[in-house]
Amino acid sequence: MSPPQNRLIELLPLRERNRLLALCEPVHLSLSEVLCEAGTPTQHVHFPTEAFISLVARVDEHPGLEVGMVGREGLFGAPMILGVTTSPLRALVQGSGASWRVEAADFRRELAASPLLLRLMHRYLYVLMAQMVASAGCLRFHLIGPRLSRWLLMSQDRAHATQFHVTHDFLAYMLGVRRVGVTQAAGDLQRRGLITYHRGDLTVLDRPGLEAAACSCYAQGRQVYAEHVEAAAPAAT
Amino acid sequence: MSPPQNRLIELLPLRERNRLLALCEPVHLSLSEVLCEAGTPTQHVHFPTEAFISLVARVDEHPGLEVGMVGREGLFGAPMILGVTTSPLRALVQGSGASWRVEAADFRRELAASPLLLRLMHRYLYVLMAQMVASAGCLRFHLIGPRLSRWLLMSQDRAHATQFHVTHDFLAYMLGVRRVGVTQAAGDLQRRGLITYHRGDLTVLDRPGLEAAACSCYAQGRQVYAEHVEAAAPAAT
DNA sequence: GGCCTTGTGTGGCCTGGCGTACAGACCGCC
DNA sequence: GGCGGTCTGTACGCCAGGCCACACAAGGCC
Repeated sequence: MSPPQNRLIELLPLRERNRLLALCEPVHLSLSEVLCEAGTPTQHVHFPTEAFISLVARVDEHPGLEVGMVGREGLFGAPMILGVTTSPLRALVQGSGASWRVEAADFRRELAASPLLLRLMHRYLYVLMAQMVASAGCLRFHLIGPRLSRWLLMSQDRAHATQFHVTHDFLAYMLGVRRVGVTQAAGDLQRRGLITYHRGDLTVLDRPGLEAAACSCYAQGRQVYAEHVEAAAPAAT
Repeated sequence: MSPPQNRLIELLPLRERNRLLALCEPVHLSLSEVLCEAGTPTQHVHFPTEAFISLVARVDEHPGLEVGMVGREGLFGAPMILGVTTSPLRALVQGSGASWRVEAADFRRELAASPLLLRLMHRYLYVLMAQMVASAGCLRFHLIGPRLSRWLLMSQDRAHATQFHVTHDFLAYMLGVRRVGVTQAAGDLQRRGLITYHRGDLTVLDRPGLEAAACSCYAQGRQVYAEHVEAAAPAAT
């Protein structure tokens, strides 16, 4: 049996996939590792298989604000697709685990050589842009509760587990709100029996319930991915 | 003397530029024209020369929220670069004037044939992504006043005039706030002698003052463009 | 001239979220 | 077993911006 895979890689036809995998190096990403600081160049692209990564924007002196999340459904280092080595975002490992890592130069070469890879990357980039746009709207119009629910669902999708480690403090950082606001919203979700948590260990109890509590952005995000990456993939194996 | 040009086209080397211009058709975009409704396919890419266009996200039942602006420094139809004909955004002509229009199929063909064009488009896409990310943060953390100032500056840059037509209602739509909020913020700017307006005709009186009143996102946006498009251009004529 | 539409200015009330501060609860470690 | 750090709950006042609703002025049109 093969190891857990990255969805984008799986979607490549066998030939391209093997060529790409030949460039990949397996690495382990650990919790809280910073893959990239905003504005500084990155040397690698990552195709997470177990790990997942938060993309965090920094504004003025504010601590942070998550605008995107990358797990085994995507890749980290989207600007590299566009030939840019720096990123305006901070990348923070939010779920530890395995990931494929590719050297920037190798990736760029392969991208130039394989139209199918470029096409897939373009598709994914579109999805990522849509995700960022959605984040902007979500930030502006949605309350903390629904936003928190959405975040938990997105994390759970990428963590492949009903339980993961996050403190209210960390959630506040991700959502760009006060810790107190998170405590209130999370307390509410807990009282409603949707989740339970204890000193940083959070467990999703009722996924459908959480989906109902989340804002529309969650479902929309999934749909965009399904439509533009899964459905439009260049016919996998 | 040549007609007003689009900056991206100008940045192409002569050979590629002429090939692209051969595909272009001059059109006039008029105020309030909707080039693209969110979710519906688009048949054209635009390189505005005088016109400029707002990219507006729609969230649930909320009227709208601008996440990007395209004038002669850019192109409308970014998803097309990624091979996607639909866009999650609504595109609204916010300043009327001339624009080059290219058929989607022609554009895609040219993109495949010209690595330099692709490279430039990639650069611009990066800038657009950065702009959207910045918008998200701006939305979250900045007050109406600075955001309004930023918007006016961005519009002025693209309108190439100190005067343009916008009502408070329209501004409220763009910024995703109430009309009343705009009236207050605009009244404040007027009292400070930075702008003046009357029944939809708004004039910028003191640009440096307005720049000082705007949030950091404005300067940052310009810098990202200069750094990643202007500076990195594949050597123009 | 009088009408109606459109754009601006003001008022009052409400609430979500912010800043801050503090207290309890739990865990690990010495 | 006690101490200190970490995580969570709760409470205070405050304010920007949300919801109205209304008043008024300036044009366009008949």
